[in-house]
Amino acid sequence: MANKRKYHHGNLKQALVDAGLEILEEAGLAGLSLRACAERTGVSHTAPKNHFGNMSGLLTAIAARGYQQLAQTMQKGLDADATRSRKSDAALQGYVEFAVTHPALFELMFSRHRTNSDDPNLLELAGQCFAILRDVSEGLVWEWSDAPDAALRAQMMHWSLVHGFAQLSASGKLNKDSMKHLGILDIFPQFEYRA
Amino acid sequence: MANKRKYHHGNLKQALVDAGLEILEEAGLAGLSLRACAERTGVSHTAPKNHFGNMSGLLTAIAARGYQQLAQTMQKGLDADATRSRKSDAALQGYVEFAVTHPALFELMFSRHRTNSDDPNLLELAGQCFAILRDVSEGLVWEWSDAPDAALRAQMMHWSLVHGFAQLSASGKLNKDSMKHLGILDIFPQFEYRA
DNA sequence: GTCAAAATGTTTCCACTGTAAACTTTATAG
DNA sequence: CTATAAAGTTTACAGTGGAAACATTTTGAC
Repeated sequence: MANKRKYHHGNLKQALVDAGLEILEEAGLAGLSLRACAERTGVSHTAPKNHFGNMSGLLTAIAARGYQQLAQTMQKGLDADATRSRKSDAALQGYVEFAVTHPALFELMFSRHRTNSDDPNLLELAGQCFAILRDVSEGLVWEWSDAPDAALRAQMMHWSLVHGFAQLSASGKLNKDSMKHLGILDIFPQFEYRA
Repeated sequence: MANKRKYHHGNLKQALVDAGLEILEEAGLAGLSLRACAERTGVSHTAPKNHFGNMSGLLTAIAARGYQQLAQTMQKGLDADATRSRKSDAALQGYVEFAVTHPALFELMFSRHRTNSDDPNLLELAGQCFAILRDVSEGLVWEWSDAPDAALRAQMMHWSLVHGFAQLSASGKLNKDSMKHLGILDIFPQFEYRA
């Protein structure tokens, strides 16, 4: 029902997102254009409008797939090393690894003006990523263990630290020599866990 | 020597950067174009080429001015509250405040592909910002006080945490309810200081 | 089955963008 | 005073996203 190859593509929507992800890897954000996605899919440059409305819609769908992949990267690490003493380590490493491996996609995902940042699907998938980080930081305490919102504070610190390290790494702002032997796990604070 | 207003502008280079900063505040990164900067400055759209070469050159100059302003914001807080017990607090607040107040400029500053990220002037001014963060974190210790690179680890954590919080705040990813009553100082870890 | 209607793609056109080339005007150095 | 460099303009061009009118296919109601 999908491979007639005549007039209708079959599942153009998914194919366009795939093309966008490929272009992002090959040419970065600068090379990602609506027309390039359409051409790579073998379709006219106005065809995407039927599925995504406009460029922002397409970029939003690409970013959403990015969050999907980010969640998978983190989850895969968690599954592969479920007995790790600090559960968060696998998720942290996955987060940073994703940012460094796919810098253009990572930038798009956290770019406010390019995407429809209130898109329900985007919010849902992004929420799943942050839920993973929230889960692995559950039970994390800090010196404000008895302060109100202690858990929320720990989660925000958790996320801010890993996201900052990931973005600085991906944008090349961190000293190369430092990067060589210091990773996120080397600077991540030794939280205490509740029993 | 600058206000003849005939053929030569006088100091077009600075005026174009000023225009770019204004557009960034009013219309965001999407509205920032070479032609818009030129028009606002009252000059033909190819005039910038003489001073910046191409679009990347102009964006690089704008980003550089952004780092200048970021350093000023942090330094101003430090000067205004020199007796603060934790020197770093003023710098941290300045960093986050800058990101939230100028989200478009902040995104441009940390965007790798838009600017000439190896421009000497850009590197110099960016370095001054990170030097401020490095200075206020001097003497910061952590539980790996006796580990090698202890100071470097503390600095990287310091910077990653504040940058992550700033970027997540600016890109609207942090829960609005959380933002209402929790700021960077609420989640910033209580480092110990050496005597 | 038939056929109107909706979905999906195409063609054509337009305004806008950055860049290059040739040209004009002003400032400056010798 | 004048050759030359610096600073701006005009013109042209390829690429971008979007709108409108059109063509083709699928689907749903009868």
